[in-house]
Amino acid sequence: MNNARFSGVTLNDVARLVGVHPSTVSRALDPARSGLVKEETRRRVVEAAQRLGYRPDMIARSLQSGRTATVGVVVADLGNMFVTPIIHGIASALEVAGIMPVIAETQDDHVRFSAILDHLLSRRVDAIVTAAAREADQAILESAARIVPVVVTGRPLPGSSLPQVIHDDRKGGEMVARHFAELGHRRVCQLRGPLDVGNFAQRSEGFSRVCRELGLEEVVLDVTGDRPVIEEGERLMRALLDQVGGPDGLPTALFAQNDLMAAGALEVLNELGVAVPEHVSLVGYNDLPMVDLIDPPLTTVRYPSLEVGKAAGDLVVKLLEGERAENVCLEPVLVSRKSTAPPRSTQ
Amino acid sequence: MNNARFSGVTLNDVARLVGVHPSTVSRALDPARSGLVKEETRRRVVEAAQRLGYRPDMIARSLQSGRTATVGVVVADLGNMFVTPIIHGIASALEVAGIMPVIAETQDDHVRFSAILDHLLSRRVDAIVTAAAREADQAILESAARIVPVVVTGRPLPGSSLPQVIHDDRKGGEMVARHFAELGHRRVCQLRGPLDVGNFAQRSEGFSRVCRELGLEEVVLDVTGDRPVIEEGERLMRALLDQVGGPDGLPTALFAQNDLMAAGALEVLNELGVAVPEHVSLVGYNDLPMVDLIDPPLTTVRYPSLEVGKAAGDLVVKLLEGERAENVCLEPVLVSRKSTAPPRSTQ
DNA sequence: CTGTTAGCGCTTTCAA
DNA sequence: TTGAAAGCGCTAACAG
Repeated sequence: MNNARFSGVTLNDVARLVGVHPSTVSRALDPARSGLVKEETRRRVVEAAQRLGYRPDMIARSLQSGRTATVGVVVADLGNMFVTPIIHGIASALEVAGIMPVIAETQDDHVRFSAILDHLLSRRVDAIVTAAAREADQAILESAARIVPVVVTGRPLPGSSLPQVIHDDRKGGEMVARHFAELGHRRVCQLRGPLDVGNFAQRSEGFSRVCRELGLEEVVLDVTGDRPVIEEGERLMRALLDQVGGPDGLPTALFAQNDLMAAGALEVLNELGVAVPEHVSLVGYNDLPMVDLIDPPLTTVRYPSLEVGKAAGDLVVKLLEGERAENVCLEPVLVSRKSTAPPRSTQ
Repeated sequence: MNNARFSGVTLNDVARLVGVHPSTVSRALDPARSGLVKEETRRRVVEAAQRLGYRPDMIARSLQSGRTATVGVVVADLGNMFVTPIIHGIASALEVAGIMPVIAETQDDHVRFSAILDHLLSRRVDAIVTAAAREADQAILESAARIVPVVVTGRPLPGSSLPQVIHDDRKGGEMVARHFAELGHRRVCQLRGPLDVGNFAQRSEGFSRVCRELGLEEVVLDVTGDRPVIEEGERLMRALLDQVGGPDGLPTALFAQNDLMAAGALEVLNELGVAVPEHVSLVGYNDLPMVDLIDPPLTTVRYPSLEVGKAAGDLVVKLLEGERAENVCLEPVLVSRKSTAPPRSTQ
């Protein structure tokens, strides 16, 4: 009477047609239990179901079983090309288990994040994967984790004991600093992303540590990017130029903490006619598609997003099957292209 | 006894604590019906709910109401940078209505597509948005549409009467041909994507029609791309070089039907030392982020994916609210950059 | 091998 | 203003 269930064929309808009890139909149609049913009945049931166009109602099944075969996937910003492959990886790992991702976007807002977690739990997702965690979100994530498994991926959450599938950002930062040192650079600088996002904090740390170790002078730009996007790269680049008094005061090598910010920085440099890599070397992070085609082809650190996503998805599936969680940390790879070269003084 | 409902606070628990009947709690907590409840009871209920950490079970609610507040979003390939903004747009439009997208990937496989539709209907999504439609999928989509609203977006489905939110690919193709003609090109060629995907078929049509109209010679490459990706662009470019007997036989202008294929073509051309745009002009389609940074900055047609997605999401919401569907068709814009120039003969 | 019964958590009549 | 009862579609436990 209330809602119009359009395709409204239920177990009862099938049962009536075949002349058996609904639970017999339920058994006959469930591969795991169809053995309990006489072969002939099973056949008749299957046939009737087919004929009526019966489609199981997973909502009803979920209510009964407590499982929805859905996993909440929380990302900060779907527009960020870095998260797409993560989602892709998660989705493909979930798919083999018959699980579908339900997606939500925090927009990097803590309050929204909290509302999203609540909403997802309300929907009774079987687990949550988040690639949106910032430092401040740790508590709400851990509290959600008391209800369903929560897997942290993409952005590390250093202090937390939640299962994590990430990438060694610290080592990535170190590699960049070493790369600069090997090319002969002595005065370098980072264009940093928001430091309450684990990736950027760790890249910073790794980079700075190696600078100290190898005696490189790190010019510290006191502003950091609010969001890891092209525009922020431009803004930081301009800020740096201000701080050092123009192109000639620039360090000889710049580490933009992601490719988008590197692209922004590059635009500003192009605009001012500052040659890359002749005047300054520039390195990005992530190895987004097509950064090998920009001019100059960007030296960057490859972030294996797809693999990270897949591993996160696999981990969730395991967790749901009751197996133990084992954190995963994938290795960065420095991809050396044409945007880095020896410093201008030695040329 | 069966499943462990971890956060297991139900309406009953709240009711018991307050000392009222569950249906009273239900009413008190539903803003739409809380007027039916004495203010004081309402307050006590809300307080108790809060204290117990009550969270409504949307699954149970869905079973009862027939609505899940989810929409199935079907895409061909999450790895394709072109679909991401569409999903983004859809998600943000759905969000204001409290609806969450459930995502599935066809991998451009008709059988998978069919299985996905079935699965989504099983989950009782309130509607389906597809950005994955190929010609062959029309029938199954229309049959799904007899059960829930189905909106076609991203990839047009020309023959269908389903509501569509798309972009004028035909006009986009025409614009490219005109652009070539205006620059003085007389001999041109398309690197085409799969023609059973509406976008590519229509771009082809538009382009060829204008060529005929303006008397341009269109070299027809008989192979088309299987998928709109970089590698296929490379393959088609090589095939074309074969067909015309090397770089010197090349038309003076090439229309790769998307940016990724353009990037692939460009790689082959670079490899052979064929200068763009001096020897051949090259145009892509979509205006992906960063194509303005490649060398040379790519002339392309802007596809407003985000807006398309948003419009599709808005349309779904309207449909679910019982309003009428109005198709949407957004306009292409030619973005002229450095990869196109007058033909080599006239320089 | 199959039917019966109960119930997942909620909303929705209908009464009181 | 609140309570009682029924039921959304399915599965699980227990009989038979």
